[in-house]
Amino acid sequence: MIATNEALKKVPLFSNLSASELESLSKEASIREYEKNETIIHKQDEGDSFFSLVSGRVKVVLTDDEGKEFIVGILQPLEFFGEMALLDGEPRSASVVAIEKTEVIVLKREDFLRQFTTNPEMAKKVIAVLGKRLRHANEHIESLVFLDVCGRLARVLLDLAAETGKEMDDGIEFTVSHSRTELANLVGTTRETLTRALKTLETMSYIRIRKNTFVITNTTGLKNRMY
Amino acid sequence: MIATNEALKKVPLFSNLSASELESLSKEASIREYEKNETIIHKQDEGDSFFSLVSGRVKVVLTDDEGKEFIVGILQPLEFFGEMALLDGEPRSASVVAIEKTEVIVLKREDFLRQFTTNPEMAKKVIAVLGKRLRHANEHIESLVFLDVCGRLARVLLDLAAETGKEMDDGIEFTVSHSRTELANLVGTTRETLTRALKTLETMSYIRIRKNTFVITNTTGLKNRMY
DNA sequence: TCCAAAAAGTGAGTCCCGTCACAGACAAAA
DNA sequence: TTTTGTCTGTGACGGGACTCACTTTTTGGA
Repeated sequence: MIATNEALKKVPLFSNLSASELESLSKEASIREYEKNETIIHKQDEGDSFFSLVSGRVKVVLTDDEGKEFIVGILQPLEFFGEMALLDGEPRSASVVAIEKTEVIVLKREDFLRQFTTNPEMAKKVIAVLGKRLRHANEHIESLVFLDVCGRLARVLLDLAAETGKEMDDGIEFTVSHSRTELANLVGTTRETLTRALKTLETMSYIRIRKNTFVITNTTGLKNRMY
Repeated sequence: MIATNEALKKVPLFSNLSASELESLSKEASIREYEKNETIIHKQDEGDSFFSLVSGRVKVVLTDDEGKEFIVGILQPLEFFGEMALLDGEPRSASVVAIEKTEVIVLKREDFLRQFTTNPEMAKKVIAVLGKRLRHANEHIESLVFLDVCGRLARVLLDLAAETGKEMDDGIEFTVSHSRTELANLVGTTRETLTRALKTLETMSYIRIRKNTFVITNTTGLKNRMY
């Protein structure tokens, strides 16, 4: 486990803070660890904490009362979450769950908001991130309203490829670090239907699959499948 | 058509600006009028303007290439839009269309951003609004993933009732100022399916409909229909 | 008041996809 | 190796909702 001030220093959101501000902030901050599948934020919780991801990965999920889930985002180290409920006082609108062993810095509501008022630059960064998430949410809505499962899957695969894919001689190759069930939750369908959609895309020679290694062999084909 | 400075003065977003700031801002601002069904912002436009609604109403819509549309929000006077593309430089992620004769104040990118940097309070307000919209977007995603048409319709009706409904002796009464097609676009379905869903809810005695006057006679029933 | 055009309701047919049930495949533990 | 449990693939089935075609109602202009 690393020191809070070391961890805070690396977070882009806080890069405009002075050394002394960082120092005082780190005194209030604590670091928590979560195991894989442990829930960090429950939907409906009162929001009194701000989180910044140090190591590991988390998923932001919407769930219904029968345990079905939809993954709206996956966050990497240095990204933050939990800010929304702090800013408007409403209860959490989504849950956050660790998808691997994860360390987070936790700030109390007041400590976070204090920095926030004295640092206009920080406000701008928060706005930029919220804007990006809102855009992303709109894309999700678009997918769900206008596309069938294959189309949504195509979009998810292209996203994954854009993030971690490597250009090979026969296409863009990337490794999917999700189970099929999780991939289904990312697309917004069931595991069974996802399996079939993958096969459909493979039959059409848009992608090639071996275990968790995917190759997009026909990018334009996949993109057209989105509309 | 009213004067820009008068119009600006009323906008909550700008209430922290000094008189002189408002004055200089109003010199750069202009007022535009749009007829019903006129498009104010096209998705994919480059964003170089900020809009504040003076009179009328607009809808924020996602559209596919065949003209199908989904309404993600309806804005009233004093609310603003067009800020996202200004803040992160990405193209517009949704279109905005007047649903009645509408007047808007238009600010140029730089004029808006300038106020923005000198007024930390304004940043906070923008963040609050973005947060609210993100919450709303998450609720939309939830609806689309977990609910059937009747459930989504129930949610939309409850929202409309909460906004404009009046308590009557036999339930909450409200007037729907949308065509059935628009209501369908609000729910995320087709006009035909919407008709049937309305009839279903009416048969179950959750609502009563006469033309565009709806009465929710069984609120808890409707709410349960959402899950 | 009448008529044309738009909006709304209805019926039939189709298909996507969710559900259920089960069979392999794979990994970790005994 | 065997065992056990989890993950994944496959088949069959049913239902919700979209599409298309048509009728009925409403609207608003002449």
